[in-house]
Amino acid sequence: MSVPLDPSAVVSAPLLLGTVLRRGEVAVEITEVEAYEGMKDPASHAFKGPTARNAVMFGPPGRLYVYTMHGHFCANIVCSPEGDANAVLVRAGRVVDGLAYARARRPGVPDHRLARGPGNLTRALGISLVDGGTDLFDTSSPVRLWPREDEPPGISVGPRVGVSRAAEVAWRFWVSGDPTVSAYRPAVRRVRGRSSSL
DNA sequence: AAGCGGATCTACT
DNA sequence: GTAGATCCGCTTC
Repeated sequence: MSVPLDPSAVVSAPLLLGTVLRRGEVAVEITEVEAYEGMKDPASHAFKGPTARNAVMFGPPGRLYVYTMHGHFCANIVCSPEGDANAVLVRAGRVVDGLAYARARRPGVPDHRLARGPGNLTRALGISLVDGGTDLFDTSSPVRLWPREDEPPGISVGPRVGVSRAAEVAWRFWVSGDPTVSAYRPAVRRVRGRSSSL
């Protein structure tokens, strides 16, 4: 069974929940993701077309797009064919191997928070800019993606975190009730009255 | 050459 | 729940 990647990030995102991202000794089972739909998505880095930074997203699928933000690294899995730029942001995961290494990289942090949040996840895995462009399905790559072994998890859906544009679309997916999922925003936007603009 | 805003995180009230 | 630290890419002067 291989890892499913659809050209559409919105389709790929929920399929990636439960798959395992490994770099070296540390492996993380993905529990939270967000979809970014390339040039047609105002919240995507690719919205304004190719640049030096987002070049990997316009390349072939199955590669890792890494960028820096506020002094942290964020990891994305490119899912669209060359020329398009759909990608899935890996927001959180549960450490399933190399626990001692992950703990050493995040001193004093409880296990369920080791890879909670995109910046924390890359830190636990040791992913940085040099891993950008890595082919996740090449057997010789330092960073790899492995298929899910368990049954498909229960999935919840909600708005993306931290985006100011296209904030209305529910393109964030996470494993229902999982404690490793980031909690910076309420899971579901509660709408009381209709005039509570963003 | 400089300013702005962002796919964040931690600590503190 | 809120504020502030912190850094880089992109736009503009």
